[in-house]
Amino acid sequence: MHKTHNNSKQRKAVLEAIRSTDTHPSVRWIHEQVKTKLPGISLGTIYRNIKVCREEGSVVSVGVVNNEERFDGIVEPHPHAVCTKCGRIIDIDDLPEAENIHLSGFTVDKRRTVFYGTCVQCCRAGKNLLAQFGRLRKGFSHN
Amino acid sequence: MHKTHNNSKQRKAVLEAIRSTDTHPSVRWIHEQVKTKLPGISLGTIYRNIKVCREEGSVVSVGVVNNEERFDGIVEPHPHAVCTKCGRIIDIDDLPEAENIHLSGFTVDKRRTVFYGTCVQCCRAGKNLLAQFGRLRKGFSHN
DNA sequence: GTGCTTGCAAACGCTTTGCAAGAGT
DNA sequence: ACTCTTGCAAAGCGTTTGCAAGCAC
Repeated sequence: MHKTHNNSKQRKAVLEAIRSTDTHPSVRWIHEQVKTKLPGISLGTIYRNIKVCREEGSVVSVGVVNNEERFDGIVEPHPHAVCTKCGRIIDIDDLPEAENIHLSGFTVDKRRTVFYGTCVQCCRAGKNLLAQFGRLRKGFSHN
Repeated sequence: MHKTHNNSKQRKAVLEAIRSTDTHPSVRWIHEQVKTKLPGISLGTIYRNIKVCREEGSVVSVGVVNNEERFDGIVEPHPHAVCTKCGRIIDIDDLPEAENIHLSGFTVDKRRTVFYGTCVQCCRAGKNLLAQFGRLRKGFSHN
């Protein structure tokens, strides 16, 4: 049931790289970073290890910016600020209340709140059954 | 300066399709929907018209769910709920305060707030100059 | 005619995956 | 041995784009 993991040096390096920064890095950044320590590491290995880390809960995705998924080693949910010019993602730990904050110089254009969870239809349906089905690439049809 | 738009029937149909639903449709959905009225319309045209509509401000993106960008004809920012099982995106107009809401049956797992705007570095830099540069696909490097 | 728009198909870019070889226990 | 993991390369898939033809004014 519980998969035993080898905890290869590659996996450790990936997790370490993600935890070493607060820039919410992309796969490309992580790859470049890890390559300085393990020059031979391949992109596929980065992807696969990020996936494992996410399943383990040691890494979360903070969304897609400019076509690249961005990751965080701080897994506790917290607000972020995304610069629409350069793509920087900044942690916002002490959530300000006004719309027009200027947190450390960050000027807010718009604010988006997203709740993640389970909708009525999926709540009703058998959990495991629909869960698997719904996660299939082409399976779902958001109607 | 101000581009004159033809407002082709294709463009109208795309905008109409997006406005016809509250499901925050994907390109695929929009294409299928518009094809029932304009069977010959191509995917590229859907993409190009969505782009124009976004630049005009008549359509906004509400994010990427399961690899597909999702759009909204209601351009005023408002919170959304994303079902992690089936990918549904639901409008939340009356924002509840607690974490454990059960709005119309939607059970919240986690909540994410994202601010979009301009970071210090980009604020300092000349607006137009860096703005263009920063938006380039490969140009930026979120450090 | 001029400039915006379209359909088509090819290209792009990020991500995933099949496979045979390698590592860890 | 057995299982997990890796590097490589190819494939997948959503999205973008070059181009010649079409449309609207």
